[in-house]
Amino acid sequence: MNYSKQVDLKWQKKWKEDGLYKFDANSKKPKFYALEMFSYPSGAKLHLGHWFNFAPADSFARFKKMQGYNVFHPMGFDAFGLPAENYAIKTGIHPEDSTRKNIETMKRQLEEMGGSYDWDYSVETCMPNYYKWTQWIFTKLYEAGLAYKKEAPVNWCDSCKTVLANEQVIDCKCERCGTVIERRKLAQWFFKITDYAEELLDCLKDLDWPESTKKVQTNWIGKSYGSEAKFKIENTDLELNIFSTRIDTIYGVTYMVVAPESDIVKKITTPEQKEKVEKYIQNTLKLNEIDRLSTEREKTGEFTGAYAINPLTGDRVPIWIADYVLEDYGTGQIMAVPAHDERDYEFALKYNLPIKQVITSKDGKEVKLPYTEYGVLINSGKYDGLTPEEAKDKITEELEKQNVGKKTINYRLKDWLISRQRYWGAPIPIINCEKCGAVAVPEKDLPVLLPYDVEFRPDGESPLKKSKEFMQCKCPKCGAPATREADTLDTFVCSSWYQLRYPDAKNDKKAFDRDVVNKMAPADVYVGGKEHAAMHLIYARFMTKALRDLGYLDFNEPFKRLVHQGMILGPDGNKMSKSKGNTVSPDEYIDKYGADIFRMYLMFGFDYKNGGPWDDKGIEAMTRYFTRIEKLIDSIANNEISYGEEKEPSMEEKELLRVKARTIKAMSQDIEEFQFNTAIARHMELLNQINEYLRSKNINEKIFKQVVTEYLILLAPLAPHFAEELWKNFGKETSIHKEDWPKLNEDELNGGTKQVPIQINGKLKDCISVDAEASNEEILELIKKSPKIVEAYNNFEIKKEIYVPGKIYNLVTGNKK
RNA sequence: GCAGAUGUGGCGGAACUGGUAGACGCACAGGACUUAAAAUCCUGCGGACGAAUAAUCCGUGCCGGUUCGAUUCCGGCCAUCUGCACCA
Repeated sequence: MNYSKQVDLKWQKKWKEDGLYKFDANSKKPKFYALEMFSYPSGAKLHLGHWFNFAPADSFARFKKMQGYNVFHPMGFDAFGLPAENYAIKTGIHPEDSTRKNIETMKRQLEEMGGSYDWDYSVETCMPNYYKWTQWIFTKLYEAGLAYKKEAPVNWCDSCKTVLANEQVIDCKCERCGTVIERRKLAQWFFKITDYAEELLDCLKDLDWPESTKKVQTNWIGKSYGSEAKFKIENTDLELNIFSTRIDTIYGVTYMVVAPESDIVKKITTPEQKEKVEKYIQNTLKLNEIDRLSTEREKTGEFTGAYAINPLTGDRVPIWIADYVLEDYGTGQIMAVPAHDERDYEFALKYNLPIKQVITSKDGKEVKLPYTEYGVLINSGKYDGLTPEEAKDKITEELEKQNVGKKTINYRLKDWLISRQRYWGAPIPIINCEKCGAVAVPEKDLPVLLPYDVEFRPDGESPLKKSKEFMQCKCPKCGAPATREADTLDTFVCSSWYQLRYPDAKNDKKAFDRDVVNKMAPADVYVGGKEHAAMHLIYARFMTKALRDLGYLDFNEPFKRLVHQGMILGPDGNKMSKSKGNTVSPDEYIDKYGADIFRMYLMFGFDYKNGGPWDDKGIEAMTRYFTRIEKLIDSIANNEISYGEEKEPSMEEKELLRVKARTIKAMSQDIEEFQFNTAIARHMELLNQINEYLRSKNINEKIFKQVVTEYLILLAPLAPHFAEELWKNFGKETSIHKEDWPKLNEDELNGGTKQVPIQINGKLKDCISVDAEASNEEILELIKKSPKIVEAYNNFEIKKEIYVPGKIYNLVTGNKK
């Protein structure tokens, strides 16, 4: 075989010289923005997962280009983040140095893959020319009230004296030293994503995204309808404001629960209970994470000594604190109805609290408590006999009338915590002034550069705090000495807007030009792993909407269509990981076989959307396929085929053209759907048909060469270097990648022969081959002549006859005659 | 616990809105070429009973239903994987 990595290199060089993949922003063709989730340069090299994501997606982009679109296909690097910092702590190599180096390597590898990227439109999020604009976006959100600061718990490892990211906490323990982590409260920055909860939910229905991913986002946002109700606290002018989705059970309230962290606890606790309550709160804060993670754990709580008054019944019920009530969901306060809630029931049993049933089954039968179904109300005064659905409305109306409650909607979605007590990230562009408070760094002073020379090893403080030079500054408002914010931004902030930067990646005056981004974005297709279903994809959607509302964009969603590739597992069926020792490196395969055989094998051997365990047996098969193609082209180039005289297309030619047309149709559909395995299968079938045709006596040169031409073009997006090489050998002088995708000829599709299956009682009995142009009547006539059918007609009563014209025939027989 | 996904030959995997189950390929077996091997080409290849390239039956995780016809639709299970996990 002649194809090898050398062929790849030759064409990569030529394409670069010719600027084949330069994007023409002024093209008149319709735009197509093909985007892949950019990679994180943590490891030194592209791994198999990158290849599986990028190579087929690149083939898709090439396919779109051949279909006549002006394809915009950029690539960049999500370069800030924890792994580089951890690597630095371990090895002493500065994150900036290792990241730079990794990016260079990965860029080279992406070129070796044959990626059709235009590197003039690349972004690297750790570069000042990028993070300047990440910071600028932060300041805009801050000015608009969408960024704010509040106290929030962080994961604290008391042994390492450092704050840990969630990824560094494994089983509630520090990843490095195994110490059980604690929760500590720090003032931290948030984005007000909850303002967009409703829109984020509502727009999902219009997106061409996998339903499962939409579902993940729907659950993540977690909208629920319910009511709030105020319970006065006895002997004070305070009240509890509870949220419930089952306000219909308000007559069954026997106690109240408040989240232990709530501020109100201190105000209501009676002196006799104070000691116990405080101890409980201490314990909660300490063991919070481990204990709360487990739903199995027995519920605990403590009585505050205070009582609340049920606004409808006037009942006096005790107020407890318990960690099964979460501070940040709903109002952090609940009315407990043990008869109709499993958690309340368990708690009531443990602490001997009364249980009052207010719902029973519709058929009046006794029910087992806790009864959480929708039956009918009892023991509820004038609401007895109503269904919970009716009672919810009526009771909420009553609460509203008395001004002690209302209908509300609650979301599980929490505001996005963006502060990180880390070095390797974009500094939060805030200056803290004693007089003016938190002041955003003005645009003219951006970027706030991340200092290179900083001690980033963990010792309990944000690394930037240790740089006096960095910290000391003047307040932009009043000029007084002030200090900088020492935290950096969550890397998800950097990756929430990169797709907007690509089209205008070199702009040093703005994050992006409004007209340019409105023309190019949103991305028409976005390809990446489904592990980003909740976080990244929701953050990017939020950012698009926020920037739209600030007047910088005219569209609502960043990614029109979303495709998730599957995951390639280790040969043992487990997720690849260095610790398991089951990783597979693509490099040796590329060196041995060349990029195209590897690309084609990845696409052919796995279902793109599912992935599967790695197995390289099929690579040899792909090599065989390449050899067969080369042989065909060589035999033409060497004039080894003797052609017959020109005449009307024979049956063989019609059949060849039909298979070719079917291949065009199927491959177009399959690549559009990212079903590369079947697209390649169809391509192989066409070669089988071409070889079959070559065995016939009279080869029609014109038809044959036309079919081979189209056959090669169909290969071009899938195996770009190989197809280019064959194209040259086939005698063509311009690049195959400038060719148009073959057009489907319906007449050809309907030529040749087709099979019509014949069934009796739904079971296949015969199959006849008919001229594809035959009329339905003619086909039916042929069917009726089939021996099986004749036999059935002679021997059985005929109950029914089903004929789907040109597709299938089914005869339903009755008794024997 | 809740939600979602998946389950088809020895293997990877096909099958459009219900219409020839197993495309394409791997592995395997037989044959051709060769002194021989490799490579290549041809043929076969779900299972059962057959000498059979005859006929029949069974077969898409399991049980049942709808239909002339079900991998596909419906109901109920089982298994595996992935999210979320006390969300009031």
